[in-house]
Amino acid sequence: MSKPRTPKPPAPRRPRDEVEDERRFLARYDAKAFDRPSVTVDVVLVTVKTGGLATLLLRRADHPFKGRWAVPGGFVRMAEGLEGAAARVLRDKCGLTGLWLEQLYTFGEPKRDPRTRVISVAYAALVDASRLTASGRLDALQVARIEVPWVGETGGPVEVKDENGQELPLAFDHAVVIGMAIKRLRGKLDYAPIGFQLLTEQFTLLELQRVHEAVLARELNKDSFRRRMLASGMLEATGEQESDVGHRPAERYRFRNRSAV
Amino acid sequence: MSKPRTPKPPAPRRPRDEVEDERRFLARYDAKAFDRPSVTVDVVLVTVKTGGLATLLLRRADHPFKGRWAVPGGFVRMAEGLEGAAARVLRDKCGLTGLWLEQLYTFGEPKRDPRTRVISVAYAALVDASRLTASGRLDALQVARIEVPWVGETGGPVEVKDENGQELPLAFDHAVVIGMAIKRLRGKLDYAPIGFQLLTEQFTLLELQRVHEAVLARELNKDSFRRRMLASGMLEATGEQESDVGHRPAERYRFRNRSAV
DNA sequence: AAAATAGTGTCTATGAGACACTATAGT
DNA sequence: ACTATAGTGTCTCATAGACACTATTTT
Repeated sequence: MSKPRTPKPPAPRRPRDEVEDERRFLARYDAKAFDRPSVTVDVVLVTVKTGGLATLLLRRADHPFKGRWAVPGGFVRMAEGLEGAAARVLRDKCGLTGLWLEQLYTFGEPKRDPRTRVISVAYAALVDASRLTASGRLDALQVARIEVPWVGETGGPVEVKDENGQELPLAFDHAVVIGMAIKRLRGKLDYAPIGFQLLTEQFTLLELQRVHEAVLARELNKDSFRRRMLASGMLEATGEQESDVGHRPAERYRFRNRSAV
Repeated sequence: MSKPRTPKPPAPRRPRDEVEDERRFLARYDAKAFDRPSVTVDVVLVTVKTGGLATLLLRRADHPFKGRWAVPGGFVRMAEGLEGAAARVLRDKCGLTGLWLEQLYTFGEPKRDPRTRVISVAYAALVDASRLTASGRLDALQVARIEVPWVGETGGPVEVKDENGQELPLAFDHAVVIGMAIKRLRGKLDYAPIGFQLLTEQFTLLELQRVHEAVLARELNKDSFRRRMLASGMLEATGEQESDVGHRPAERYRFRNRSAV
């Protein structure tokens, strides 16, 4: 998907003088001739925390929006791809690698950044909560609870709150960016194997259901969820069971085909 | 969706000296300090032509990819939004206004344009064939038939052919860009009212079905399609009928709520 | 009358939700 | 024994596809 395949032109369509002509053109091309916007990537890192959705925020140390909270992001370097830039941001700012990344949307209103024209390509990433709580620098990092004021896939800005229920002021248009991540997540959940990204390798069906419920913000039918998941063929029983649970232990499952994501 | 709403910070969070501090910072900010990529918009204009999908292409008059076919596009200007840039491209290069536009995906591989780093935000637009055939400059414009070598929503590059079945060589990664448009179109067709965009204001149910079949590249069940469309509440009977059709004339319908798109 | 599509009614297969029931751990 | 959840079986309801049939226009 992120590897554009430009088909080689058939030989009669690209005679040698045409290629040479293009080479000369490119040698004269002045890349600085026009004003151009800055391009950033922003990564909405979503996790499930105490039954609800949460996202990783950084407190901005610098202007603009100094002191407000922002999704991790950074400028796209000239030699890296967009998804590569998103992966770098995730690695450098959050210490996370190997996460599933999906491009969400590109935000480019002229005034969304007061410095200059900034166009931001937003990505969503999913991670299970256990990998997230381990990271340090907790003063400037915050795993904030997401409150979604709309139902289904309506879309729109969301609010984020800290563990005390205090609303965190967001920088830029990040309330909309995070909202877009939620909308897309809800839309893909039914037909794409993404719930697993929010859990550790092994999980019970009820844990998976709770994750789906957290994403969709509504209760699901147990029987139907069970049947759908097992019938999908994406799950594989491990033979292991829960223990110390105070009731009949559930079997643990794993996702059959992580490569097919 | 394209209007990021940055919530106003509560008063105690933005004291006057902080605002003043930020003002001074912005005054010193040098927007030229870093190398930055160029940003373009590309618009995949899709229509239905003789039972299949087609898209508007321009023959490139200049390098790079001189002589090859490209989707209409252009550089994003500093003061315009992304969707605004796409609408401008559509107006200036194709003479079309008021079309439904949806952001598709942003392509940003470092080498996709040989001139310099170009990041391209791709949009899809839909138009009924009657509005498209009217435009002039037919030597450099081509409404090319799209051939989709994959089924369903697999995704991937497509091929485009002229009316003689001759393959048209595409510039840049536009085979992938057009493929992305088809994939999204197929995905949205079931639950979004987009089939109407490809038809004139009034249409029969069979015409609408043929459009859906062209997009999905598979036959649909007549009875089921009828029921679904009428039950959706999106259609409104006009009371008018076809004429000169050699069989029982069908009632014409119109889309009830164009504003809700 | 023939041809061709419009439009309606009904049967069936499928999948989700609802519900009842049994199973099995910890306390 | 009690509690809580795991897991199974069955019924119902909604929807899509299949099919049969009638309706209405032009040729």
